Amino acid sequence: MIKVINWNINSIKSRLNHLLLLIKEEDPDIIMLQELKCETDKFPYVEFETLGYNLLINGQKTYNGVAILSKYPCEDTTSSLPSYNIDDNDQQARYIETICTINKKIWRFISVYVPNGQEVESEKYSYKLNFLERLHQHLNNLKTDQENLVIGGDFNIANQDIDVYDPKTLTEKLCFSLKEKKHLRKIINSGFSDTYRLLNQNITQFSWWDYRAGAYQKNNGLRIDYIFSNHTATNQLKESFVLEKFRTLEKPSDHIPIVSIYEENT
DNA sequence: ATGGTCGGTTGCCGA
Repeated sequence: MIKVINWNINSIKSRLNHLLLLIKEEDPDIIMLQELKCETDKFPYVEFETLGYNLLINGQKTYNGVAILSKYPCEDTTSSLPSYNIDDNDQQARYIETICTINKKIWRFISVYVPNGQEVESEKYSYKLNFLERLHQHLNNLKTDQENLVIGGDFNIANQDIDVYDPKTLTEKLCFSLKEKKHLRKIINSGFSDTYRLLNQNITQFSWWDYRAGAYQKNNGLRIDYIFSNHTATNQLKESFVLEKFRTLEKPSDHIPIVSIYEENT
C-alpha cells in the first residue's frame, strides 16, 4: 500500500504541529506540500528525518515553496519546470519532481504549486496560463506509460460546477474562468485521472476556503487541490478522501490535505 | 454585503 497526501500547508513554520499531527494520524508514505514560505536551507529537516522521511525541498523566502517527503529513497530530483521558451526567467519555487523505487516499481512524484493569477487577464494570470502550458508540455515529454506517475498540487483552478460553492457568481472569476479550466482539462485529458473525483462522483467537497468573510463557516469553498495519477498508477488506486478536520484546528491552513491510496498489483 | 483574514515581513504584498 502506498498512501499519498497532498497539502498546501501555507507556511511550514506556522503549521509545523499540524504536519506532525497529520503524520501521526495518517502515517503517509509520500507527502507533497505547497506554499512552504521558507527558504530551502531553513526547512525543519530534523523533525521529519527523525520520523523516517527523505526530504526534497524547493523553497524560497516569503513566497511559494514546494516539497516531497518520502519514506522511500528518491533519486533524479528536479526542482524546476522547463521554460520551453515560454517563461525563460521563472525564478519561483513552484515545482519539484522525484523518482522512488517501491517494491522494484518506478513511482514518479511531482509536487506543484500553480500560480494564483491575481485577477483574470492580469499579467499574473498570463503567467498562470503559461505555467500550465509548460506543465502540460513537460508531462507529455515524460512519456511515462511504463511507470507510475502521481502529481499532487494546488492548481488554483476548480474544474466543474460541482467543485465550487456558487458556479453562477463565480463564472469567469479567477480560479473558475474558462481559459483556466481549459488549461487544467488539457492536462487531465492528456492521460490523468482526478483521483478524488474518480472515487467520489457527484459529491461536492471543497479543498480550500478563503480566510476572509467567514468563508469556511458559510462553506464558501472551492476544490482546487488535486492528486492526479496516470493510467498505470490509477489502475492501482483504492481510496481517495480529504481531511477536512485540518480546516477546523486552531490557526489552520486555508487548504486541507487530500489522501489517495494505491495498492500495488501483484 | 465588490467586503474580509491570514502569513511573512515591516508597512505592505500575495493569496
